[in-house]
Amino acid sequence: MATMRDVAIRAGVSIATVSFVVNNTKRVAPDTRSRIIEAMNELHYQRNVVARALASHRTRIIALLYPALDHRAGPTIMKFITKAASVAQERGYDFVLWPVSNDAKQMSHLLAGGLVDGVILMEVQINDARVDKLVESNTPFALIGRTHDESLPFVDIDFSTTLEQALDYFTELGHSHIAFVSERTPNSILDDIGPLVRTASAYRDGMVARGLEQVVVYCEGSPHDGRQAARDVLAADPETTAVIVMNENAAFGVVSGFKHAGLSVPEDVSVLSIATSSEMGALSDPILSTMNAPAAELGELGVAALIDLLEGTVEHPPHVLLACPLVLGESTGPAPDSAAVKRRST
Amino acid sequence: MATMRDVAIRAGVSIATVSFVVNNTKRVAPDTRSRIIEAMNELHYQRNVVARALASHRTRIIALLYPALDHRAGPTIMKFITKAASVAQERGYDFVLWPVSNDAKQMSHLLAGGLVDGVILMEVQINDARVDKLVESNTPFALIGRTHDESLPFVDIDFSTTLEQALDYFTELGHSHIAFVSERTPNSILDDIGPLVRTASAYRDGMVARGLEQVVVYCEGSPHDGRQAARDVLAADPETTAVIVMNENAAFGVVSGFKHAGLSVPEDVSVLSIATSSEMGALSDPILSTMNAPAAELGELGVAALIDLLEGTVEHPPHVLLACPLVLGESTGPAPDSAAVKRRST
DNA sequence: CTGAAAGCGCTTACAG
DNA sequence: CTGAAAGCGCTTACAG
Repeated sequence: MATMRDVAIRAGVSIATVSFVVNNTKRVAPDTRSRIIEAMNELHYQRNVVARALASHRTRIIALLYPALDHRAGPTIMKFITKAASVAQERGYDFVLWPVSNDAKQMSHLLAGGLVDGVILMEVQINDARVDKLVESNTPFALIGRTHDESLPFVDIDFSTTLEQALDYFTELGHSHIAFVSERTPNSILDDIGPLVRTASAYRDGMVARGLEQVVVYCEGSPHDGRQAARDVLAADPETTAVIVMNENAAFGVVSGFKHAGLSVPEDVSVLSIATSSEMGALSDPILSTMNAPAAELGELGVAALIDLLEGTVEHPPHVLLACPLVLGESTGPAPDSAAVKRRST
Repeated sequence: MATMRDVAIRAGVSIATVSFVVNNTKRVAPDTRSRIIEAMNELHYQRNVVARALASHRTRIIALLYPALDHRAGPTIMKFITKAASVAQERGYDFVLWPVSNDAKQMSHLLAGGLVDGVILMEVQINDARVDKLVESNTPFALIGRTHDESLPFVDIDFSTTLEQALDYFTELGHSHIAFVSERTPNSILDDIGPLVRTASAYRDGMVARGLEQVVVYCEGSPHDGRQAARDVLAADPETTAVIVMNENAAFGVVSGFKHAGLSVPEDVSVLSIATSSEMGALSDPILSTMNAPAAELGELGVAALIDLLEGTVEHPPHVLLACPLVLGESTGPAPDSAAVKRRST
């Protein structure tokens, strides 16, 4: 590997001057510059990013702390990553994913090394030890999601509005028995998963505001448990005609569960999966109507926020909320005739 | 941030000695060592990995070139990543994912910087420009998948055996009309996607060996196209009773397609999705029988191979093939009565 | 068992 | 517009 020194010698200049043209950081006489560029090409010079990082106190790498260990995956997160990576690249940063568990300790180890200039945190919890560590260690970061402290900069899904729009959609179609199926919060005392807490409370508020009766069923986030959830919904209210599901895996089971109970979707019951993607919805039969997480937008805004922070060009750290747009599939439709629904319960 | 120099001063030793205890790289007198450790704790010393990398010519980082830009995701790859990361950590390496397109040029840029000691490449194609670049640039690497040059070290799924076992499974259940649905190779001239090429040819060979008639249908890798594939299968052979699907997304559509054609799964037609995961299979109704990609094993072996290579402890670079174990779901069963099947075609 | 010193390949005031 | 030089925080022969 040729070094800057090799280039300097070949071009007959100092390494400082080479550095100036490599980084485009100072005015250099045109012919000097072209001699240097020629030398660089001849030697296939590539700057050593490690040395640059050490000298400049910046690595120009940002990391997404990637909770792969929780086995979250799917098209939604891929879109997020894709967009985040391309935005980072446009702004001159490398973007890496760091597969870590949601564990503050492991994270600290990684950050301490000075390998990255800043991090993007996702799956943020309402009380999140990682965020505390980040603040305390003075590491620049951007949050996809919010903690209880909403004064920190964040970019998040607007779960309240999303759920409100789901309710609007169903009530306008004539539904009045609308159930809510959500992934159970792992720790019922702490209620730490923001998206679950926020959607559930938006559902409750929205139903109260509409004078409708609430039916909330919690289940694990798997298709198998979704099937049980469908049975639970029918047990709680046999006249249910619409279900909002807050877990893309459970949604599949909810549809199956209704079918196995002898109901058809959407003729007897409509199912709407929220905070997911059309790609996931398409795996179901009937294809699910979905409210899609704005993954690309979150990726773009998150990376932009972090880089703004790093470069000190930020005026107001962002507090952005984006709702999930509704994309119709085959799993929702008008409320069935109420007499027929009543008959169901007998 | 405290540096090694700070620690050395506080402990009253040279920075060389501090380095020896930090890296456990040389014998140090017990009380000197404990003085140093105490100083490190008091100062919350964390080694600067960038400086270490520059001085030692090793970053102790390995990267997975992650084709996120192709929007591949899913539980399979998550398991791969999880296992790979933990194996790397056990052996003292950091493991990062580098979201890149399948593009040799972008890859070179990343490698040239000297940020990683070696890389793991996945979604390897039969003719893969990235592999050529890697060889040419002398970058240590491990392959998940194979190129045409099987003398390079690799870890891959044994597609031939997997398909052979799928055929065995079906013939033992009494099926004789077994179709194969595969994702189309994007470039039909080059036929560059190893898994698709290898499974297809194993299917052909296996059917010939059994004296059975081949039905091969290609489609895009989406549920929608899978539905069409089901129709195509029935058009090609109305007496089909079993289908092997080589694309986990299309498999959902194949099931739907049969159902929409008035056939039930598995009573009329069995569907087996290969090179996927049970988690994906569980999203379907009926739950798919699957042959599961050995993701964790691939992750473990791939990382181990790379680190062995980096540390020069390798005897024989690996050439490992692992078959996909069969996990029964609800979508396969014995061949239906042949008279009934015949009636179907009229 | 410990230390002085060179060196990794850059960046960046500073001087000219 | 260009260069000499210090410095980033480590590692690693080498000497003692």
